[in-house]
Amino acid sequence: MVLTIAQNMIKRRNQIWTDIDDLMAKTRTTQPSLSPTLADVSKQAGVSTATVSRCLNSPSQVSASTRDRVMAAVKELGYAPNFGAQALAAKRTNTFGAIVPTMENAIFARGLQALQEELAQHGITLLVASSSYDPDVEEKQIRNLVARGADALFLIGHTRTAESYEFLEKRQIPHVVAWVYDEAEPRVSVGFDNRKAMKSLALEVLKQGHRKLALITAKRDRNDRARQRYEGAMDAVAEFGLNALDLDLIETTYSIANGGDAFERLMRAETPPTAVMCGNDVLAAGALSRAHRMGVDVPGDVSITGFDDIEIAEIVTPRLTTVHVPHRNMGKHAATTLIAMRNDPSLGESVELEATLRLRGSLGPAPQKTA
Amino acid sequence: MVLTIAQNMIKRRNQIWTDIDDLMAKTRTTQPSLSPTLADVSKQAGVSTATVSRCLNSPSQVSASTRDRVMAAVKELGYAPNFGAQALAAKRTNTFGAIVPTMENAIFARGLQALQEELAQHGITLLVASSSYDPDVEEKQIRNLVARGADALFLIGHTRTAESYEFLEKRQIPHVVAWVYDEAEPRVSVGFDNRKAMKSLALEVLKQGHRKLALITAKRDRNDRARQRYEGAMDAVAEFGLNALDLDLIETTYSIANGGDAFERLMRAETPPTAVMCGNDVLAAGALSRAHRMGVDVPGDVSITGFDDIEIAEIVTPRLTTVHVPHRNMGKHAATTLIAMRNDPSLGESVELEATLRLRGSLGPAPQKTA
DNA sequence: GCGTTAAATGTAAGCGCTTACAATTTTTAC
DNA sequence: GTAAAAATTGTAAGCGCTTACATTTAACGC
Repeated sequence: MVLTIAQNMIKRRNQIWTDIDDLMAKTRTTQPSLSPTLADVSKQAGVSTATVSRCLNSPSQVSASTRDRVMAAVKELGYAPNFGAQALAAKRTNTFGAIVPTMENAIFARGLQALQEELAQHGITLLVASSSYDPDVEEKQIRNLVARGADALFLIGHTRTAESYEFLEKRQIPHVVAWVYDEAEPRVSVGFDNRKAMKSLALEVLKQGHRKLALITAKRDRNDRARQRYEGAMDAVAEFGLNALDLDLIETTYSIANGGDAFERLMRAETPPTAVMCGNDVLAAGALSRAHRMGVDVPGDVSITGFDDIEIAEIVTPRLTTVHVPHRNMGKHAATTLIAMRNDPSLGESVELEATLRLRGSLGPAPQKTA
Repeated sequence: MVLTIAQNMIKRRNQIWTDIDDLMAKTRTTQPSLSPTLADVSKQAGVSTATVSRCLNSPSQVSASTRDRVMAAVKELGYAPNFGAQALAAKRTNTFGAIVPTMENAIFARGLQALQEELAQHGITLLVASSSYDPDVEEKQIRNLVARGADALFLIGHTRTAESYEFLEKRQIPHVVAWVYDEAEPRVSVGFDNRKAMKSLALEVLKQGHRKLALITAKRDRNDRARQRYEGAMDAVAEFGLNALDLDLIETTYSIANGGDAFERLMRAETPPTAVMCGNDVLAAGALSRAHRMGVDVPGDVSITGFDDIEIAEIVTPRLTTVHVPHRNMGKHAATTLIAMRNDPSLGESVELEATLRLRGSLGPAPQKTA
């Protein structure tokens, strides 16, 4: 009995509040609210907030007449749902995240583009962040994207902090690792065999008669692609019966200028290499441009190779011999894999794609010894 | 009297719920929650959620001892605040948004980088989206970023849909427009005078004796930078007493390939130009590379100029004569302006920065007529 | 007409956080 | 010692949305 009274009181209390709300709403109506909410729309359309929500998310559940009324109100008020509130209430965001080492050059641009296009087809928004090749920054970005509601993540390479992996595990965030494929790694990846690709490129160089090689690579400790590419080059060198001493090595950060500097250092050595292989096209473009400035002929005096086959490779002179990596394919496969994993985490499966050689003008036969 | 009973009932009801919550919490504790919440942390540390929140947001208000306890709990549970909830409750996000026409090439990369670095100094995160040079896409992206809580926006150029502007106005979103500066426009902008810059470049070309010019430009209807650059070229042409017929015009989309195609078309004409000016460096790089492939000498047979001075301009052969735009400066100024505007919308003020000529190898004297 | 089922709508709890306000504890001044 | 002021904590009301559940309305079969 008392309970009933109490319940009535609760109802009454709500009633009072509603009245006050109405009053305030009327006051407010004079100047429409800056960010209209569902409640504003529902008032305008004369329905409940639930109906408005349904109109927007599953229109089929709403009768045509009310739907029209609601949509009109939405348009008139310029309503746009608040993403945070939506995520909070629905516990899903239809947002994936991607973290790439850099956005300053085009290395990952095409892959991201393809990823994004594919996700967009499924109504998923992609949030992109960059780590500057720094695992600690990447860890922060991972947390950031997850806090922002990323349902799944697209990452580059296997090398990251233990904390990053712990976090992903703990939160059970579906993720794929792209740009690498390594059977030994249990993690789901969509990529290619960097080692194998670099090996076949190096073999090609060796076949041209080069015996004194150099490799300009990125810092290998934080970058497994660079590591694997280095190993691939070593594999080829070994296969030709040469040893590590026949391969000069410079570690630097990816950039045009650094590629140029490293190249110049190599060429000023006592016995300069006849072929300079670069860890990616950006370094190679830098090397090539420096060669011009130094008056060194490519490929007459020295051959230069790159890796990635980004646009730049085709516009430099001579065009760059490089390894074409399946940018768009990786993005696309990653998208489908991530979508599958979001729906059922066990569905993730690694795919190996092919990287193929692109033999172009920057690689030529080794010059005759004229010592 | 009844009121009192009712109130008691309400209290009691809440009490019961709390008990149930406790029970469930205890059950849950066996396997730590996937995404720990403030409540989890507060339980662990034996304080209220308010205290935890204060620990994280204004540590000075909390005694050192409890702070340590709370921080320990945070670490142990791997707590990370839910961004959406935070934004919802605090009504601010410390997030700005940027929408650029493209991320496929480096045109906006350095500007964004500078913007981001500057914002980071102030604890602000930057969300970046791209519009593919499509105003409708841009409008969607604007709404999207605002829904995600962007407190302020960084945009490129003045040309966008009326709806976009209405939306920005209605929501009173602070925003700056970069890459352009035009006194006539009331909107806050941080950029340079595209028209003036292109005019001075064109004058330089004309001074070299070129009288038959061509311009490869982006679609001008949706791109005010392209429009202004075109007008700048026309200004110069007029100043030399020439007319529009002396300036071949091709409109295309920014890309290496398109630049090449347009160039080829121009050169195959009956009276090909002796200088091809390009709306940006990407088009110019494409033109240059196509020139090589066609066996056309640059600058012997034809001069080529670009605009933007992105990295690519320095590594092609010959190096590209172009207009250096103040990428990093625009990003930096935009950041400070946006921050100021967030705090007080009236504080926004346009700044004009200088774009400067970079005369390099791709521009040479007009070839002697040998007709 | 009526009971039954299906379709449409409303009610209200709760997502994870911040913050005004209230309550408590500690410090300070005398 | 005590009262007053200051520092520290707790309480609880929302922020704008979704959705289970309850309620109302429409459609159907006979």
